[in-house]
Order: sequence, then structure tokens, then C-alpha cells
Amino acid sequence: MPELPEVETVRRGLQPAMEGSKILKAEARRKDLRFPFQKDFVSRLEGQTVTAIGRRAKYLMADLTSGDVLLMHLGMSGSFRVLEGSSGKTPGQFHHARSEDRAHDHVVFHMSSGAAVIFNDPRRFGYMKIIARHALDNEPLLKGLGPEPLGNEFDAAMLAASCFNKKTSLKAALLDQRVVAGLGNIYVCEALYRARLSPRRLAATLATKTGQRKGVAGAEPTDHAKRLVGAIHAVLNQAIKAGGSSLRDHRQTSGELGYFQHSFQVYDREGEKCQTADCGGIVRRFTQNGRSTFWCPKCQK
DNA sequence: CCGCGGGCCTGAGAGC
DNA sequence: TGCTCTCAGGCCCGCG
Repeated sequence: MPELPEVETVRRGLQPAMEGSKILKAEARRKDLRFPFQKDFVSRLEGQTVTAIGRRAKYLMADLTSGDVLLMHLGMSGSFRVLEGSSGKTPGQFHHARSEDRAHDHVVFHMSSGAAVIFNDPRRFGYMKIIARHALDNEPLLKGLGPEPLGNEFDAAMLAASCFNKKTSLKAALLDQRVVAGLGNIYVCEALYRARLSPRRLAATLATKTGQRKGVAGAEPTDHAKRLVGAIHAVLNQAIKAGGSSLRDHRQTSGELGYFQHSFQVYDREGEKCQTADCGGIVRRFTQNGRSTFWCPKCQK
């Protein structure tokens, strides 16, 4: 499911229930998700206060008073829901995509705020791992992640620099978390459409080589790179504002749907008319590196 | 080192 | 109704 806007939506939903609150009890209801739980998973959580809920790329990170960080990934189908203790809402008002199905509630945190925070993940591609904060820099799961697409360091120059020696397509480069961390299949398709760039274009065409400087080849961003960065910013910000996109599994922690899927211009719109004024093209789909790409062949060059 | 394809899981939807 | 097949928002790993 979740790309950066969905994970950010979840982060904002977890904050009021978890920040400043103590984990009174933690339940891991099976021995593994994508990976086995650490043996001391529960004991390192219980009794700890959560000081902050952060996000890095598609990872959620809960800072604990012990100096540990709880790293959480939603995989393809993971979601959280928050049950407020005494707010009057009944559990029936909160649900995942398959509301009758509690079989995939794999992790539960009982917070001193009175909230229960429940992680549900039918496909179990998600996972949780506790890492000492001082060891975060060496964590293999985080090592090699590229810049945050909404952070200050991500700009056209940086994108061009990391693409200019790539041999792959623009689509594949943007999905590569080492190039920019947080985009997935939907938002890559949407950003390329908004930037009017072909997913088939070589990633290296975002840069003009500027010769050698101290033996290191330089790269100047093209106008295409600038346009693309603008499109990435715009689509992510709009999607966050909409609470993410709900296709199958994504829900806000309140159980509400995100609604950015109504603003898709190409994703899952094969056969529809291109929305660009006067284009007249038809949205097409093809498979690229094993994933569906949606695009308008007429206006994306 | 890089890029690609397979595999991990379950469930929904299409077609027969 | 029920079977089979394809596909799904991610990412690790092994191969060439």
C-alpha cells in the first residue's frame, strides 16, 4: 500500500495516541511478520514512554525513553488503527479494509493515554524492529536511503547528480529508494505525468555532463529535472493533504479513507482520456521492471 | 558496483 | 457457486 503520503498520514494519526504516552502493554500475536520479531521485542517496549513519532522515507520511527527506536514498516498491506479508550466510539466504528476480519491484527500497543494502537497486515510484508538510537546510522534497513523528497537537500541538482550515470529508465530510478526515498509506483507515475516526462526516458537525461572537476564528473540539472522535482513536491503535498490514497488497504488511523485516489490523473486509469487540455491522448499501461506503469504516450516525452 | 527478476504473503476481481 | 488465474501501494536477495 503505502507510499510516503500514506505513511505520513499514519504518523500524524499515531501522534496524539502515542506521543508522551507510555506503552503499558505490548502484544505480538505471532512470532513473525516479514521477519521474526526480536526475542526481547515486548520487553524492550513495555514501560517505555514514546517521546516522538517520526518518519524516514516509508518507515515510522517511535522514539522511546530507553534510548531505543521502534522502526515500523507497513509493507504493502499494513495499517494502524487507534481505538480511543473512553471517547465513546465503539470498535465497530473503526475498521480496516476488510472490516470483519480481525485475524490480521498482529501487534497491539496499549497506551497510558487509554488508546489501543493496533497494527493489521494481511500480507505480512510489513515489519517492526527495535534499534538502539546510537546504532541507527549502521542499520542496514536505513543505510543507503536517499534524500527525503520533501526535504531541503532534495532538489534538481541533487536528482541530476544521482541520475546522470544511471543506465536505467526514469521510472526505475525514481522507484529506487537510494535516489529518492519515499516514492512508490503510484506517485512516480503521477509525478512523471505532471512533469510531462516519459517513464521510458533514460534517467541520465536529467543531467548535462559538465566535464571533470578534481577527477569527479559533474552534472548540471536540465529543465526536465527541475520540472520533475516540482511535480514530485506538488503531488506529494497534495496527497498528504488528502490523507493519502485508499485503493485497498490504506486507512487513516481513525478508519477513514484517504481520498487522493480521486485525484489520480493516470494511475489505474488505463483507457481513459488524458486530462491535459487539448492533448487528446489515451492513458496507457505497460509493465516496466515488473510493475505497471500508467502514462500518456502523447504528452509525456 | 549495478540492474533485473524472483519471491515473500493474502485477498479481490475477472473469466470460465 | 466455485474454481483458476492475474494482479496489487514494497523491498530483500541472489544472479549475471
